[in-house]
Amino acid sequence: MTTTGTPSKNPGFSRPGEPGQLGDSIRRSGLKVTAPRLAVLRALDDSPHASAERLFAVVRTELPGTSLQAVYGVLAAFTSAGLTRRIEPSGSPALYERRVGDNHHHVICSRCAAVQDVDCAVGEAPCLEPSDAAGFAVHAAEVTYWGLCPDCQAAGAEPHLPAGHPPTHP
Amino acid sequence: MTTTGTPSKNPGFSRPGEPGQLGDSIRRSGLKVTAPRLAVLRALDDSPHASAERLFAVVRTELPGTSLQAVYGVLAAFTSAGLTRRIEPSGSPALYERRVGDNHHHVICSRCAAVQDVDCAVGEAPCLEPSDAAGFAVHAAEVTYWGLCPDCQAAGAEPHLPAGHPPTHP
DNA sequence: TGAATTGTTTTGAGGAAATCAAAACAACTG
DNA sequence: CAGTTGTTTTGATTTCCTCAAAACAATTCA
Repeated sequence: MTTTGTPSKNPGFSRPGEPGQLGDSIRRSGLKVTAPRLAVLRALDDSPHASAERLFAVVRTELPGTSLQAVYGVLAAFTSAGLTRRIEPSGSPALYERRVGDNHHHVICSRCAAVQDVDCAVGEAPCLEPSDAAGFAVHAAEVTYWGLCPDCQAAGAEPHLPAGHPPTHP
Repeated sequence: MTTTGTPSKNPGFSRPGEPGQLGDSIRRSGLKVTAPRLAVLRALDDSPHASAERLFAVVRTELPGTSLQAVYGVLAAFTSAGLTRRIEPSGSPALYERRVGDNHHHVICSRCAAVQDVDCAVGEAPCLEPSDAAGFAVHAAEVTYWGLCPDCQAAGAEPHLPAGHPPTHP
């Protein structure tokens, strides 16, 4: 169960000489470059908001020896190194994304769970500055929009709020 | 341990004749009034943002026969009847609150996980109209502020962001 | 009131998501 | 190329939550 397959030139591997951009960004974060890490990062490019399980499914196709726990490990290392960001939408397993460093937000389809990035409408005081923070020293604001994605709208779907979700906005 | 207030009559029970306000609100939601439901509702008054586990701990002191699954059942019934709202902060089990019907938000202490309500700065585009919703038909916005509660500030604590949390705001 | 009906709670099992620990292993260092 | 450090595997475990069937209690109707 060594790095089987990978028929072409060295896809899952990295040498100091020929690292590739993915390998570079891993190295820059102070982490060692390994095949599972490269595979996870590559999978995240295809699925920019993916769960560990989903990434595992992708990774195992090109790196069959990889375990789910390895993917969890990779993601934990990435996330604490600032290479990925983790979001935990209600009713969903945690999702990981490569877009970090800017505080953007997310729209999630309440029917099919599709996720899209939403730029933070910063400038005024949109997502930050609660009206009254009850004495809290706020340092971050996390906004999740719930709605119907274009596809589900086209399918004539009802919002289908999970129970207990925030009420429709006035 | 027991409900300090309301020391008087008929603590865990309700009769059609003398229901009490809690019983009324349950009935108004189309649910039957039972002792576990009253106990959960009462516990929620003391702990306005509590997990099922925590509510179970409170409830069992006054109603020892109650099971954890019963509490889950009660909360599910409440939530789908609109009597409680369920929130799922990152890194925490689901919390339940009685304040429903208005779209308010929450500040959560990133150190001790204390939760406070934050009024929605509604009026205009409050928690707002995402700048670009990518074609989604948005019907709800959920905002979570992360910060240090007054107590943890006083203790001179560092924010201690869970890994992968949204970055500090510009 | 008392039996029927409906809904709720208990009991027990089970599953998804994630975490932990130790041993096997691979990547960078000199 | 051997040593050191860090990563991955393997396997078990935890947490949070859900499901199903039987026991049970609250309202309804005779």
